[in-house]
Amino acid sequence: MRISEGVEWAVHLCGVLGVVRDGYSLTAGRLAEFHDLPSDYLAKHLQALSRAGILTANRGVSGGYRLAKPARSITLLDITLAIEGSEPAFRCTEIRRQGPCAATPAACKHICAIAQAFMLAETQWRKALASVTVADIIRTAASESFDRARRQAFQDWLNNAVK
Amino acid sequence: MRISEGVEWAVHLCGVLGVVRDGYSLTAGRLAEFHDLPSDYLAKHLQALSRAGILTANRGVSGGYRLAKPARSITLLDITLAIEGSEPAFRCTEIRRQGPCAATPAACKHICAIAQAFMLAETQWRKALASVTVADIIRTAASESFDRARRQAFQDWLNNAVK
DNA sequence: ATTAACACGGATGATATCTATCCGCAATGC
DNA sequence: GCATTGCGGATAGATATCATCCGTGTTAAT
Repeated sequence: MRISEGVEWAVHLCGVLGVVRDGYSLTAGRLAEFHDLPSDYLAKHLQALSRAGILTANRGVSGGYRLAKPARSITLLDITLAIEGSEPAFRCTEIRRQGPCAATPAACKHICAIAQAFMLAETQWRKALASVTVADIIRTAASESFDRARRQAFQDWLNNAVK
Repeated sequence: MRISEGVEWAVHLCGVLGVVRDGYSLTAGRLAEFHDLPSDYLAKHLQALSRAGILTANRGVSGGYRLAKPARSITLLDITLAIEGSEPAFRCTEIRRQGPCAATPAACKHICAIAQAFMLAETQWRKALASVTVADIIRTAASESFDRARRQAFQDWLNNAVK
Protein backbone atom coordinates (compact mmCIF):
# COMPACT_ATOMS: atom_id res chain seq x y z
CA MET A 1 0.00 0.00 0.00
CA ARG A 2 1.54 3.26 -1.05
CA ILE A 3 0.49 6.73 -2.03
CA SER A 4 1.92 7.80 -5.36
CA GLU A 5 4.68 10.33 -5.49
CA GLY A 6 2.43 12.61 -7.50
CA VAL A 7 0.50 13.48 -4.36
CA GLU A 8 3.62 14.76 -2.66
CA TRP A 9 4.53 16.79 -5.73
CA ALA A 10 1.05 18.22 -6.03
CA VAL A 11 0.81 19.37 -2.43
CA HIS A 12 4.24 20.99 -2.54
CA LEU A 13 3.43 22.83 -5.73
CA CYS A 14 -0.02 23.92 -4.57
CA GLY A 15 1.89 25.48 -1.72
CA VAL A 16 4.08 27.33 -4.19
CA LEU A 17 1.07 28.48 -6.20
CA GLY A 18 -0.52 29.60 -2.95
CA VAL A 19 2.00 32.38 -2.51
CA VAL A 20 1.91 33.65 -6.07
CA ARG A 21 0.34 37.11 -6.30
CA ASP A 22 -3.25 37.20 -7.47
CA GLY A 23 -3.63 37.26 -11.21
CA TYR A 24 -0.27 35.68 -11.90
CA SER A 25 0.52 32.08 -12.71
CA LEU A 26 3.29 29.55 -13.20
CA THR A 27 3.76 27.16 -16.12
CA ALA A 28 4.13 23.43 -15.72
CA GLY A 29 7.76 23.76 -16.77
CA ARG A 30 8.48 26.29 -14.04
CA LEU A 31 6.73 24.25 -11.41
CA ALA A 32 8.76 21.20 -12.43
CA GLU A 33 11.92 23.23 -12.29
CA PHE A 34 11.20 24.39 -8.76
CA HIS A 35 11.62 20.92 -7.31
CA ASP A 36 13.59 19.41 -10.18
CA LEU A 37 10.81 17.06 -11.25
CA PRO A 38 10.18 15.39 -14.63
CA SER A 39 8.24 18.07 -16.44
CA ASP A 40 6.09 15.95 -18.74
CA TYR A 41 4.99 13.64 -16.01
CA LEU A 42 4.27 16.41 -13.59
CA ALA A 43 2.12 17.97 -16.30
CA LYS A 44 -0.19 14.96 -16.10
CA HIS A 45 -0.75 15.55 -12.42
CA LEU A 46 -1.32 19.25 -12.91
CA GLN A 47 -3.93 18.45 -15.52
CA ALA A 48 -5.65 16.17 -13.04
CA LEU A 49 -5.67 18.97 -10.47
CA SER A 50 -7.15 21.24 -13.11
CA ARG A 51 -9.89 18.76 -13.96
CA ALA A 52 -10.65 18.45 -10.25
CA GLY A 53 -11.17 22.19 -9.96
CA ILE A 54 -8.20 22.73 -7.68
CA LEU A 55 -6.14 24.61 -10.23
CA THR A 56 -7.17 26.92 -13.00
CA ALA A 57 -5.25 26.41 -16.21
CA ASN A 58 -4.73 28.94 -18.95
CA ARG A 59 -3.39 28.01 -22.34
CA GLY A 60 -1.34 29.99 -24.72
CA VAL A 61 1.84 31.95 -24.58
CA SER A 62 1.03 33.67 -21.32
CA GLY A 63 -0.72 30.70 -19.81
CA GLY A 64 0.03 28.56 -16.81
CA TYR A 65 -1.53 27.41 -13.58
CA ARG A 66 -2.92 29.18 -10.54
CA LEU A 67 -5.03 28.09 -7.59
CA ALA A 68 -8.70 27.89 -8.50
CA LYS A 69 -9.70 28.90 -4.96
CA PRO A 70 -8.09 30.33 -1.83
CA ALA A 71 -5.36 28.19 -0.28
CA ARG A 72 -7.41 27.91 2.90
CA SER A 73 -10.17 26.21 0.90
CA ILE A 74 -7.99 23.48 -0.61
CA THR A 75 -7.40 20.51 1.64
CA LEU A 76 -4.83 17.76 1.41
CA LEU A 77 -7.72 15.38 0.87
CA ASP A 78 -8.85 17.32 -2.19
CA ILE A 79 -5.42 17.05 -3.70
CA THR A 80 -4.98 13.41 -2.79
CA LEU A 81 -8.29 12.39 -4.33
CA ALA A 82 -7.58 14.40 -7.46
CA ILE A 83 -4.30 12.55 -8.01
CA GLU A 84 -5.07 9.09 -6.67
CA GLY A 85 -8.72 8.87 -7.60
CA SER A 86 -11.49 8.52 -5.13
CA GLU A 87 -11.72 4.75 -4.94
CA PRO A 88 -11.16 3.45 -1.43
CA ALA A 89 -7.87 1.72 -0.68
CA PHE A 90 -9.67 -1.33 0.64
CA ARG A 91 -11.72 -3.07 -2.03
CA CYS A 92 -14.03 -5.72 -0.72
CA THR A 93 -14.18 -8.57 -3.19
CA GLU A 94 -16.98 -10.32 -1.31
CA ILE A 95 -15.18 -13.58 -0.85
CA ARG A 96 -17.81 -14.50 1.70
CA ARG A 97 -19.94 -15.42 -1.31
CA GLN A 98 -17.41 -17.97 -2.48
CA GLY A 99 -16.75 -21.50 -1.37
CA PRO A 100 -18.65 -24.36 0.24
CA CYS A 101 -20.29 -22.14 2.85
CA ALA A 102 -20.93 -19.19 0.58
CA ALA A 103 -23.22 -16.56 2.00
CA THR A 104 -26.51 -16.27 0.21
CA PRO A 105 -27.46 -12.89 -1.28
CA ALA A 106 -29.95 -12.57 1.58
CA ALA A 107 -27.18 -13.03 4.15
CA CYS A 108 -25.23 -10.27 2.41
CA LYS A 109 -27.82 -7.65 3.12
CA HIS A 110 -25.42 -6.00 5.53
CA ILE A 111 -22.02 -4.88 4.35
CA CYS A 112 -19.26 -7.27 5.36
CA ALA A 113 -18.01 -6.39 8.84
CA ILE A 114 -14.45 -6.42 7.58
CA ALA A 115 -15.14 -4.00 4.76
CA GLN A 116 -17.05 -1.88 7.22
CA ALA A 117 -14.08 -1.65 9.56
CA PHE A 118 -11.64 -0.77 6.82
CA MET A 119 -14.00 1.83 5.41
CA LEU A 120 -14.31 3.40 8.82
CA ALA A 121 -10.53 3.52 9.16
CA GLU A 122 -10.31 5.14 5.78
CA THR A 123 -12.90 7.70 6.82
CA GLN A 124 -10.69 8.64 9.75
CA TRP A 125 -7.79 9.00 7.39
CA ARG A 126 -9.78 11.24 5.11
CA LYS A 127 -11.00 13.36 7.97
CA ALA A 128 -7.44 14.01 9.05
CA LEU A 129 -6.41 15.01 5.55
CA ALA A 130 -9.50 17.16 5.10
CA SER A 131 -8.58 19.09 8.23
CA VAL A 132 -5.33 20.38 6.77
CA THR A 133 -5.35 23.04 4.09
CA VAL A 134 -2.75 24.32 1.69
CA ALA A 135 -2.75 27.53 3.73
CA ASP A 136 -1.77 25.51 6.81
CA ILE A 137 1.08 23.91 4.91
CA ILE A 138 2.30 27.27 3.69
CA ARG A 139 2.22 28.71 7.19
CA THR A 140 4.08 25.82 8.78
CA ALA A 141 6.64 25.52 6.01
CA ALA A 142 7.29 29.26 6.05
CA SER A 143 8.14 29.21 9.72
CA GLU A 144 9.95 25.88 9.84
CA SER A 145 11.68 25.32 6.50
CA PHE A 146 12.52 28.79 5.28
CA ASP A 147 15.39 30.69 6.77
CA ARG A 148 16.13 34.23 5.63
CA ALA A 149 18.34 33.19 2.73
CA ARG A 150 15.92 30.65 1.31
CA ARG A 151 13.01 33.02 1.64
CA GLN A 152 14.94 35.57 -0.39
CA ALA A 153 15.98 33.01 -3.00
CA PHE A 154 12.38 31.89 -3.26
CA GLN A 155 11.12 35.44 -3.76
CA ASP A 156 13.73 36.09 -6.42
CA TRP A 157 12.90 32.90 -8.24
CA LEU A 158 9.17 33.60 -8.05
CA ASN A 159 9.51 37.14 -9.34
CA ASN A 160 11.41 35.84 -12.30
CA ALA A 161 9.26 32.79 -12.99
CA VAL A 162 5.81 34.25 -12.54
CA LYS A 163 3.83 35.54 -15.48
CA MET B 1 -3.40 3.54 -3.47
CA ARG B 2 -4.82 0.17 -2.68
CA ILE B 3 -4.61 -2.46 -0.01
CA SER B 4 -3.72 -5.87 -1.34
CA GLU B 5 -6.34 -8.55 -1.55
CA GLY B 6 -4.28 -10.68 0.79
CA VAL B 7 -5.37 -8.52 3.70
CA GLU B 8 -9.01 -9.25 3.04
CA TRP B 9 -8.28 -12.96 2.76
CA ALA B 10 -6.22 -12.97 5.93
CA VAL B 11 -8.85 -11.24 8.05
CA HIS B 12 -11.61 -13.52 6.81
CA LEU B 13 -9.58 -16.61 7.51
CA CYS B 14 -8.43 -15.43 10.91
CA GLY B 15 -12.12 -15.18 11.63
CA VAL B 16 -12.57 -18.79 10.60
CA LEU B 17 -9.61 -19.91 12.69
CA GLY B 18 -11.09 -17.96 15.59
CA VAL B 19 -14.00 -20.33 15.88
CA VAL B 20 -12.01 -23.54 15.60
CA ARG B 21 -12.00 -25.47 18.88
CA ASP B 22 -8.85 -25.14 20.95
CA GLY B 23 -6.16 -27.58 20.00
CA TYR B 24 -7.41 -28.08 16.46
CA SER B 25 -6.17 -26.51 13.29
CA LEU B 26 -6.83 -26.05 9.58
CA THR B 27 -4.42 -26.57 6.71
CA ALA B 28 -3.65 -23.95 4.09
CA GLY B 29 -5.50 -26.05 1.56
CA ARG B 30 -8.63 -26.16 3.66
CA LEU B 31 -8.51 -22.45 4.34
CA ALA B 32 -8.14 -21.76 0.64
CA GLU B 33 -11.05 -24.07 -0.09
CA PHE B 34 -13.29 -22.24 2.34
CA HIS B 35 -13.35 -19.08 0.22
CA ASP B 36 -12.24 -20.64 -3.05
CA LEU B 37 -8.89 -18.89 -3.11
CA PRO B 38 -5.66 -19.82 -4.92
CA SER B 39 -4.10 -22.21 -2.46
CA ASP B 40 -0.41 -21.65 -3.19
CA TYR B 41 -0.69 -17.91 -3.08
CA LEU B 42 -2.75 -17.90 0.07
CA ALA B 43 -0.05 -20.06 1.63
CA LYS B 44 2.37 -17.19 1.24
CA HIS B 45 0.12 -14.91 3.24
CA LEU B 46 -0.44 -17.50 5.92
CA GLN B 47 3.30 -17.88 6.25
CA ALA B 48 3.58 -14.13 6.71
CA LEU B 49 0.95 -14.25 9.45
CA SER B 50 2.91 -17.05 11.05
CA ARG B 51 6.15 -15.07 10.96
CA ALA B 52 4.30 -12.13 12.49
CA GLY B 53 3.19 -14.25 15.43
CA ILE B 54 -0.49 -14.04 14.57
CA LEU B 55 -0.81 -17.68 13.57
CA THR B 56 0.93 -20.76 14.88
CA ALA B 57 1.94 -23.20 12.19
CA ASN B 58 2.54 -26.89 12.61
CA ARG B 59 4.22 -29.00 9.98
CA GLY B 60 3.77 -32.60 9.17
CA VAL B 61 0.88 -34.82 8.36
CA SER B 62 -1.35 -33.51 11.10
CA GLY B 63 -0.14 -29.96 10.79
CA GLY B 64 -1.92 -26.74 9.90
CA TYR B 65 -2.61 -23.31 11.25
CA ARG B 66 -4.32 -22.00 14.37
CA LEU B 67 -4.47 -18.59 16.02
CA ALA B 68 -1.37 -17.87 18.05
CA LYS B 69 -3.39 -15.83 20.56
CA PRO B 70 -7.01 -15.19 21.48
CA ALA B 71 -9.14 -13.63 18.74
CA ARG B 72 -9.79 -10.65 21.00
CA SER B 73 -6.05 -9.95 21.03
CA ILE B 74 -5.59 -9.86 17.27
CA THR B 75 -6.44 -6.56 15.64
CA LEU B 76 -7.08 -5.74 12.02
CA LEU B 77 -3.99 -3.56 12.19
CA ASP B 78 -1.86 -6.54 13.24
CA ILE B 79 -3.06 -8.49 10.25
CA THR B 80 -2.71 -5.60 7.83
CA LEU B 81 0.84 -4.87 8.86
CA ALA B 82 1.77 -8.53 8.67
CA ILE B 83 0.58 -8.74 5.07
CA GLU B 84 1.37 -5.29 3.74
CA GLY B 85 4.49 -4.55 5.71
CA SER B 86 4.83 -1.71 8.15
CA GLU B 87 6.12 1.00 5.85
CA PRO B 88 3.84 4.03 5.77
CA ALA B 89 1.72 4.60 2.67
CA PHE B 90 3.06 8.11 2.28
CA ARG B 91 6.79 8.19 1.59
CA CYS B 92 8.32 11.62 1.78
CA THR B 93 11.02 11.93 -0.86
CA GLU B 94 12.19 15.29 0.46
CA ILE B 95 11.75 17.16 -2.77
CA ARG B 96 12.09 20.37 -0.79
CA ARG B 97 15.83 19.70 -0.99
CA GLN B 98 15.77 19.76 -4.76
CA GLY B 99 15.74 22.62 -7.22
CA PRO B 100 16.87 26.23 -7.36
CA CYS B 101 15.51 27.05 -3.90
CA ALA B 102 16.47 23.80 -2.24
CA ALA B 103 16.18 23.78 1.52
CA THR B 104 19.48 23.50 3.31
CA PRO B 105 20.01 20.61 5.72
CA ALA B 106 19.64 23.13 8.54
CA ALA B 107 16.22 24.18 7.24
CA CYS B 108 15.19 20.54 7.21
CA LYS B 109 15.58 20.14 10.93
CA HIS B 110 11.81 19.83 11.22
CA ILE B 111 9.98 17.13 9.34
CA CYS B 112 8.26 18.47 6.24
CA ALA B 113 4.78 19.76 7.17
CA ILE B 114 3.28 17.74 4.36
CA ALA B 115 4.82 14.48 5.49
CA GLN B 116 3.75 15.34 9.00
CA ALA B 117 0.13 15.75 7.97
CA PHE B 118 0.05 12.51 6.02
CA MET B 119 1.70 10.63 8.86
CA LEU B 120 -0.89 11.94 11.26
CA ALA B 121 -3.67 10.84 8.94
CA GLU B 122 -2.11 7.43 8.74
CA THR B 123 -1.92 7.27 12.51
CA GLN B 124 -5.67 7.85 12.65
CA TRP B 125 -6.15 5.07 10.15
CA ARG B 126 -4.04 2.72 12.22
CA LYS B 127 -5.84 3.64 15.40
CA ALA B 128 -9.15 2.74 13.83
CA LEU B 129 -7.85 -0.60 12.62
CA ALA B 130 -6.22 -1.31 15.96
CA SER B 131 -9.56 -0.83 17.69
CA VAL B 132 -11.19 -3.74 15.87
CA THR B 133 -10.29 -7.29 16.78
CA VAL B 134 -10.89 -10.60 15.09
CA ALA B 135 -13.33 -11.37 17.90
CA ASP B 136 -15.32 -8.27 16.94
CA ILE B 137 -15.44 -9.42 13.34
CA ILE B 138 -16.58 -12.88 14.34
CA ARG B 139 -19.33 -11.45 16.52
CA THR B 140 -20.67 -9.09 13.88
CA ALA B 141 -20.43 -11.58 11.06
CA ALA B 142 -22.16 -14.25 13.11
CA SER B 143 -25.13 -12.04 13.72
CA GLU B 144 -25.29 -10.33 10.35
CA SER B 145 -24.05 -12.74 7.70
CA PHE B 146 -24.98 -16.16 9.04
CA ASP B 147 -28.52 -17.35 8.88
CA ARG B 148 -29.48 -20.70 10.37
CA ALA B 149 -28.67 -22.69 7.25
CA ARG B 150 -25.27 -21.16 6.70
CA ARG B 151 -24.34 -21.55 10.33
CA GLN B 152 -25.15 -25.24 10.08
CA ALA B 153 -23.25 -25.64 6.81
CA PHE B 154 -20.29 -23.91 8.38
CA GLN B 155 -20.31 -26.18 11.42
CA ASP B 156 -20.51 -29.24 9.22
CA TRP B 157 -17.68 -28.08 7.05
CA LEU B 158 -15.55 -27.20 10.06
CA ASN B 159 -16.13 -30.55 11.77
CA ASN B 160 -14.99 -32.28 8.64
CA ALA B 161 -12.07 -29.99 7.83
CA VAL B 162 -10.56 -29.54 11.25
CA LYS B 163 -7.76 -31.74 12.47
C1' DA C 1 12.03 -47.40 7.86
C1' DT C 2 8.94 -45.91 4.56
C1' DT C 3 5.41 -43.04 3.24
C1' DA C 4 2.09 -39.38 2.94
C1' DA C 5 0.78 -34.80 4.35
C1' DC C 6 2.10 -30.52 5.50
C1' DA C 7 4.64 -25.76 6.15
C1' DC C 8 8.41 -23.20 4.36
C1' DG C 9 11.23 -20.45 1.30
C1' DG C 10 13.27 -19.59 -3.18
C1' DA C 11 12.68 -19.06 -8.07
C1' DT C 12 10.01 -17.83 -11.77
C1' DG C 13 6.51 -15.88 -14.64
C1' DA C 14 2.11 -13.22 -15.54
C1' DT C 15 -0.50 -9.24 -14.82
C1' DA C 16 -1.42 -4.69 -13.27
C1' DT C 17 -0.06 -0.24 -11.75
C1' DC C 18 3.13 3.54 -11.54
C1' DT C 19 6.46 6.36 -13.73
C1' DA C 20 8.02 8.68 -17.72
C1' DT C 21 8.24 10.40 -22.44
C1' DC C 22 6.56 11.75 -26.87
C1' DC C 23 3.28 13.44 -30.15
C1' DG C 24 -0.52 16.00 -32.39
C1' DC C 25 -4.11 19.20 -31.31
C1' DA C 26 -6.30 23.33 -29.49
C1' DA C 27 -5.99 27.70 -27.42
C1' DT C 28 -3.79 32.16 -26.45
C1' DG C 29 -1.22 36.46 -26.95
C1' DC C 30 2.17 38.85 -29.67
C1' DG D 1 1.21 33.79 -38.87
C1' DC D 2 4.05 32.25 -34.94
C1' DA D 3 5.82 30.91 -30.56
C1' DT D 4 4.15 29.21 -26.19
C1' DT D 5 1.38 26.63 -23.43
C1' DG D 6 -2.18 23.20 -21.64
C1' DC D 7 -4.56 18.90 -23.05
C1' DG D 8 -5.27 14.11 -24.06
C1' DG D 9 -3.81 9.85 -26.31
C1' DA D 10 -0.27 6.47 -27.24
C1' DT D 11 3.63 4.14 -25.88
C1' DA D 12 7.25 2.08 -23.20
C1' DG D 13 10.04 1.01 -19.09
C1' DA D 14 10.12 0.15 -14.10
C1' DT D 15 8.11 -1.60 -10.16
C1' DA D 16 4.66 -4.06 -7.44
C1' DT D 17 1.17 -7.42 -7.03
C1' DC D 18 -0.67 -11.91 -8.02
C1' DA D 19 0.12 -16.69 -8.89
C1' DT D 20 2.46 -21.12 -9.56
C1' DC D 21 6.00 -24.51 -9.08
C1' DC D 22 9.58 -27.06 -6.80
C1' DG D 23 12.90 -28.77 -3.39
C1' DT D 24 13.49 -29.11 1.61
C1' DG D 25 12.47 -30.15 6.36
C1' DT D 26 9.17 -31.80 9.63
C1' DT D 27 5.63 -34.69 11.53
C1' DA D 28 2.57 -38.65 12.33
C1' DA D 29 0.83 -42.89 10.84
C1' DT D 30 1.68 -47.37 8.74
